[in-house]
Amino acid sequence: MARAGLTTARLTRAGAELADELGFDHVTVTELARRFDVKVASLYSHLGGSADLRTRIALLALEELADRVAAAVAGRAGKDALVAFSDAYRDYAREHPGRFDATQLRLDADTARASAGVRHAEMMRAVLRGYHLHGDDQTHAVRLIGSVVNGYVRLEAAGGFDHSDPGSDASWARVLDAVDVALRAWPPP
Amino acid sequence: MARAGLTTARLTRAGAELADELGFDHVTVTELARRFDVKVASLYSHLGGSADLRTRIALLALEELADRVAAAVAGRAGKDALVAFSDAYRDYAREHPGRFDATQLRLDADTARASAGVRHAEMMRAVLRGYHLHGDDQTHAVRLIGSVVNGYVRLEAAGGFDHSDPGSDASWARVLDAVDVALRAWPPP
DNA sequence: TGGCAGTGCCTAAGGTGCTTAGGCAAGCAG
DNA sequence: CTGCTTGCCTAAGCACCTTAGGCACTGCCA
Repeated sequence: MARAGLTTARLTRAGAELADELGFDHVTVTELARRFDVKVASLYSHLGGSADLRTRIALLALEELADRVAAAVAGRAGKDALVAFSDAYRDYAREHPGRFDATQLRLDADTARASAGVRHAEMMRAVLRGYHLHGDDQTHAVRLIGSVVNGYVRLEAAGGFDHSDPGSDASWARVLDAVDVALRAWPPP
Repeated sequence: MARAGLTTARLTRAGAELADELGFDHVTVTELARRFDVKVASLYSHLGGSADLRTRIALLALEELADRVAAAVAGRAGKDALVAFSDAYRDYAREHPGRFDATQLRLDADTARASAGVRHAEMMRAVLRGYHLHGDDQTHAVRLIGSVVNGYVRLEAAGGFDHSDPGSDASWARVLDAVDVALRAWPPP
């Protein structure tokens, strides 16, 4: 029987596509095997199993997202950088809902440390350079931005802003305006 | 054989406890049946199945959370109300991680409309009374608060702020300070 | 170019969980 | 006390996950 040419990388990429099509929690080794027209057990030479597949998809998505964000914030500062950063996030989530969902997968400490999550944190700090926040304040601000962007994008993806006026695009712009104000007028303790 | 006294309400409550103990996505009708020392099929007279159980837990959690938030914001205004509202959210999430996770379950439109989610939205608008925001601005602000609170609480629950200084409590206070600033200095379009 | 080693994919089998159909008996109503 | 409702059961079938062990294709070396 002809070999299907399975590799860990190809399976991971196909898994990511599956996630975008069906939703991250409908990604299953069974469905993946179907796509490659191969028996399920065959995947186990390339993947550690279902959980392994999911974390590989998560790591892939984190890389992709970090690349996009890096490209977006390059050469920008201040509010310009904040908006570019946030838009990159939101756009990725809308283009790749399954992959974005994957980025929220809880990774164990070691895996997280070796992941592109680290780059995400660095880039957020880079965005804050234009706001002249330092020390603990910078960390607090990083957490604010992370919360707003993740929170907004998730609520939007969950359909929370559908069917109500004004549209989500308008709110997104105004929310980022508000965050910009908060960062510029960062309150003392 | 003695009857076990199953009811939809008891099963839902037990399911919520299961969620807090094992995590919302480890809630299974099989485990629930074990807890009641009953065969799985017996649950099907009281529950529509696994998905039904989950949405019942979600609805229960939304109610509980709305009750708490209502009690917290009663008689408060302005930043005081903002902090009380947000703390109620965060405290609930920390006491009942599984239930909180359940509140993020995507409900279909009809179910959502009949759920306590509606009360949540009303209370958020009530909090904003002290900030004198109206019309679209109020909606934008509701979305900002929703994003920050949900986002922060989720990231915290996912362990995102563990093992790094300063501690999460400090950031939480400063993030709410920043939101307060943004709401008071709400930027014009 | 032929043989052989390694490896790629397979069959087989066992586990958990979800769901439906149909049966028996416990406990209440007349 | 009889009969009926209904609460829980057995049985059976489906989907997915995982491990163990086997056959044959591919590519390397003689």
